[in-house]
Amino acid sequence: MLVHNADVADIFNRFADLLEIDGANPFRVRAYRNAARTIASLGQNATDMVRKGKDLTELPGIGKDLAQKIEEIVRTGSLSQLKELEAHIPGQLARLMKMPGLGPKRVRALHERLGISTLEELKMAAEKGKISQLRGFGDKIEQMVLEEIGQVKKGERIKLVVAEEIGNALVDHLKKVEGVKEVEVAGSYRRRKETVADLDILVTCTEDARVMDPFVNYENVVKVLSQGETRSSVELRSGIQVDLRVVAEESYGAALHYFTGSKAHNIAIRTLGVKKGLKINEYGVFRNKKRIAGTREEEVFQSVGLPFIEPELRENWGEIEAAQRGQLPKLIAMKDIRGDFHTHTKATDGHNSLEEMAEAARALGYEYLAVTDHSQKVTMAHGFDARRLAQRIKEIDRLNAKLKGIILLKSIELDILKDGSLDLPDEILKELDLTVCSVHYHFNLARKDQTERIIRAMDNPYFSILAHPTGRLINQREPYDVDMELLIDAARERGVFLELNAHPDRLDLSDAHTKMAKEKGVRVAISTDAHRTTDLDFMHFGVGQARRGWLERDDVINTRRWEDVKKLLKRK
DNA sequence: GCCGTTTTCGGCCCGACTGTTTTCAGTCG
Repeated sequence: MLVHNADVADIFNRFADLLEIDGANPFRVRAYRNAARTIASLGQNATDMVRKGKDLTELPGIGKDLAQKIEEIVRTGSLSQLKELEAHIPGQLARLMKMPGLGPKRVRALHERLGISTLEELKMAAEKGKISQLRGFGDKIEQMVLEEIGQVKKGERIKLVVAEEIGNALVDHLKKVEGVKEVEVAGSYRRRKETVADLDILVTCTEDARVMDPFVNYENVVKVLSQGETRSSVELRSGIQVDLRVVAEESYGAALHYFTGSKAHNIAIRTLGVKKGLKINEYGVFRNKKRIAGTREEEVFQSVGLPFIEPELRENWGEIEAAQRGQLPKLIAMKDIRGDFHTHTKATDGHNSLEEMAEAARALGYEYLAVTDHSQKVTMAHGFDARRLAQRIKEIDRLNAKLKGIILLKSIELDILKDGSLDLPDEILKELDLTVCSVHYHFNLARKDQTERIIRAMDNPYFSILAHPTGRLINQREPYDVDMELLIDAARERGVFLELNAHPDRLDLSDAHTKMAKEKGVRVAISTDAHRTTDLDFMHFGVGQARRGWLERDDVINTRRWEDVKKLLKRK
């Protein structure tokens, strides 16, 4: 049985929910939630780690007890203690906590005093007006239950590209408000997480500025969830929640740090503060009620003896320890990018010509562009056979003679067939500058077969870059089952590269796998998979993801001049 | 349940807003 990390995390979260309703020590509850987050964002499969005999207690927040529980879940697919707990607390109660306004205490009261354990029973009680009778409840909560019961939020996170569009429009709106100075979207958006749950916007303004009214009256607001002097929350038409915080200018840095998160990072920083006798909150850094810092974000880090930590690193994944050792990575930036290795034209499923793509790349300041139209296996996209590829090579030669300031590279996106062979013969591949190779069919092979298939493809001497290594589409298609650790090892042994696909629907490698590739010494190509000229702008999403994976300029091959990339592409 | 240069017990981040209250608990981020 293969237990996925998401399953382990789910069991821990359910256990934490029920413990909370049971009134357990809140820190114990937190330990389970922390563990769930750690496991969910792990680069490797927990099942594999157990099988390979790795010490799980080395993971942050995992001690002896939780390590044993993970092993039990991996072995049996379930957790006996969860079943025991469910014997006296109905598991369905956890779902009630998804209702706004209902937390563990109120859910417990509903269960103990009205015998409610399901959403259906909750609905019936609300309809009969029983809920508002309970001490600690009232009409508002009963009303909210009736309104929300049909639509318990799915809680789907939105893609970064959508958040960017919504956030930019809202920032423009707020910047027009009189007296407003700084407006910044913080939260997981600023950390460039691949999806975000909500938007956190931070504003500084003059004392007499009225920001909350224009915010809650923004044209796309469908619901005001709360409104106060310094904080308000709204829901937009798109379903996303936006929180606005207004802070004084002197608190801007502390607030920016606080609202950028992650929560785990903030807790770790504040704990460091406590050890130094400091209190850190969104208003500043305090020693004995005296405010000693907080105007700039750097000051927060300084106060606990650390250098500035880039937002993308703030996940408590080791960045604080790295900062303490003076070993923070110098993260790659957009300006380091010199080209794009994965793009398409209208010759297959793209929308622009070769020349238009080249011009667009040059306009971005790139030095080279690899146009990688599909190969014959992908019939849907009119993939190239050897004859058309030979024509394409000549066409590129002609264009390169004409083009100035940009080099078009001869390339193709090859299909990795079920048996691990590539779908065009070596005789034509040897004429190319590089290849990107990808899986488009047979997504549901067994883990071992999928892994071996891809490694076999890497054995081909003309294999250069493994494109979108897991095939996942965010919120749409799960990754195919593959042992990424083995793939990364295989890539290093063969001197090939992994793509970090920058398309915002893919962002494949994940942040954790990107970090793993770096730790194992495998270099990455950040590529957009552009199907039209404007898609070349996706590069910044890829760079964001690369930064989350701790990549520096030298870890990324398309930060190099083409002459230097060529040397790297030579197989060992 | 985790964790450790105030260590193996006793801590564990911090504040805003809401609803239900007469001073605060619960929820949320």
